Amino acid sequence: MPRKAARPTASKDTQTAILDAAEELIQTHGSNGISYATISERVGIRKASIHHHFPTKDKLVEELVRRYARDFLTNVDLIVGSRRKAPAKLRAYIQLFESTLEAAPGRRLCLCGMLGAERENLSPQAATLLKRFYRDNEHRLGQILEAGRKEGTLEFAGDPRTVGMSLFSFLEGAMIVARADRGSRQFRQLSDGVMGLLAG
Amino acid sequence: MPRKAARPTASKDTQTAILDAAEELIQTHGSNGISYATISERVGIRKASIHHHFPTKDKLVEELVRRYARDFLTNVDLIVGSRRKAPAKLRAYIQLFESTLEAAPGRRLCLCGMLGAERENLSPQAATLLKRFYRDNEHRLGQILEAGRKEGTLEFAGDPRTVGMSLFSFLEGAMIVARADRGSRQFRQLSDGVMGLLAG
DNA sequence: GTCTATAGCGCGATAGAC
DNA sequence: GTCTATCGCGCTATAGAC
Repeated sequence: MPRKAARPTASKDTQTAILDAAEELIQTHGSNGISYATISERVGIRKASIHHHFPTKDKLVEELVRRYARDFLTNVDLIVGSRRKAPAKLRAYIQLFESTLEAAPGRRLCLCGMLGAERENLSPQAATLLKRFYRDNEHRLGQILEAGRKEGTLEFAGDPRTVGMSLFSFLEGAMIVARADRGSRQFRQLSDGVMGLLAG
Repeated sequence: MPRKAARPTASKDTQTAILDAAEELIQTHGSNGISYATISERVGIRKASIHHHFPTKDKLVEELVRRYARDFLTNVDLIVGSRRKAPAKLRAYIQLFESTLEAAPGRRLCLCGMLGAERENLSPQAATLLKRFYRDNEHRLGQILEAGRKEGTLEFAGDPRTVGMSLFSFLEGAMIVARADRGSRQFRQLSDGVMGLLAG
């Protein structure tokens, strides 16, 4: 029985370190704003070693979106499945974005908001994953909104799914606009106001 | 009296052609997604000729933001100063964004929404111009919203300027999200819904 | 699995002829 | 004002030693 782990496990940490560094760098500078050199400096390995784990930049970005979407939606599902009322769920959901903007170092955007701006330069696979992330979020927001209106804690006109799509678009846009000015303070001010519009 | 124009006038058209091409390319691919070579192909001149008009890429981007902000805000001021009621003004304002998304070729983002995502790679001057564009738009939206509430055609809770900032953020975000999916149709669906939330 | 070294190309920018 | 030519550098990606 091997003491720790024998074969393919040692690389797992390096892969994760590469993804972590790439994620933060792309959330800040965009995928067109960084290079293998940028990542390698951050991780402390050579460019060629990154190619060993992720043969092309496109594959790296695709894996990044997959991981980000999986982790993010896991958190969203925890919120959706919790026993709180709709307004509290909405606030918790919005907090996911706010904490991203506050994450050190600097002001990070949602990975998929950033990549949405760069969409025309992405691989077709990455573009598909991106669209799926948007739809998954819009769907879950629609669920929260619909339940809130039914239980009487939220008040708004129109289709919940459409309002959910609008709320999601607002959050992605607010991260970009707030980063250029007063940061997470501005983001919180705006999202509190929007919560007010939906709660009546 | 010279028949047409003697000295510094012939270049004006080339400068404009460069700015036009750069604008469309950056709205689509981002400033990190294009190069002097990309622009030169589109305009039909050589890279070196672009450097004659805009010595560095930073200066080109700065001039682009200046021109875009000037033209866009001129259109906004025409809307603000018109005799229509607030809901019609709001619709006209939103139409400015929708027509950008519809502009051929392809789906263009707001230049300043795109550059907002790339903000951390911009020159300090460009970043300042960007922030000013955001604030100018938010200010004018606040005016429209406040007037609408006073005249009784709009109904919403909270500070009009804050709601204006939120609406602006929504529009920037909706362009990005809609481009990844159903385009201007989706954008119109969402913005119509938001208009409904503000009109009661 | 990580390294050095390098291929092959595109980048922003400049020099200098016309 | 536009061109050709080129510099110096950074990029993605690969080959091959260890």
